[in-house]
Amino acid sequence: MFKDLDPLLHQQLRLSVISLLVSTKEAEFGFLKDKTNATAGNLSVQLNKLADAGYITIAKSFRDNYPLTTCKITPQGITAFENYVSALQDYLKSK
Amino acid sequence: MFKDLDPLLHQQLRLSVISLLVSTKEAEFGFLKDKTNATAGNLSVQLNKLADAGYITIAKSFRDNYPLTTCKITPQGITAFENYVSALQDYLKSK
DNA sequence: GTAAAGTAGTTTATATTGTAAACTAAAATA
DNA sequence: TATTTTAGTTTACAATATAAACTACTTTAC
Repeated sequence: MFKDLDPLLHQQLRLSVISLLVSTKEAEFGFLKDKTNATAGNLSVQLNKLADAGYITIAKSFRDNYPLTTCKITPQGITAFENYVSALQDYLKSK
Repeated sequence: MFKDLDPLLHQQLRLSVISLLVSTKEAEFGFLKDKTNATAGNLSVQLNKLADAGYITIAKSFRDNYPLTTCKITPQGITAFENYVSALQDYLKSK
């Protein structure tokens, strides 16, 4: 009846991030922070969880002397998102 | 961009319960336990949270000498579910 | 040149939440 | 009358989430 929901994606901030990355493919820390209204600390933690799971990669560089963190979704991340969305459908139908 | 998701509904077991109750209107503890594969303890806790929030009512009676717990969704519960589903759409579109 | 303010994050301490295990209480069964 | 079963509830611990504090460096202003 109800399939288990991937606990990594069943969280508001991480789901927002993945949702954004699915369409943009790549995004900077500041962009994700703005779009999600997350605090930097929370975003940092959740990005690392997504990276640990292999759903995104995190690249660190510098731009104009400042550190720059760039995130990219992986094929596993895309698949996980698709599976999550599909599993969720059953919960939302209410039939 | 991303609306906040009702934290009471953004949890697998509670969402399953509400999803079931939206269509059945009324359901017994045992029925919910079977359909959701939850442990009795977990279900008991989560039902009480939904009741505290006014999303369901819990009626206690007896059937064949055994205690019987029956749950029913409230108008607030239905509204909350509808709002949750609508808010979630933005996360799932990935566009 | 150095003090203060700003950028871009990370770490950590605490609060919140989730859940399995232990428990209650009564009924059925052997 | 002891044991098992039904139908849950309570509680203690584990996992999760997040705000606040911190790191490390840069820019700006005096």
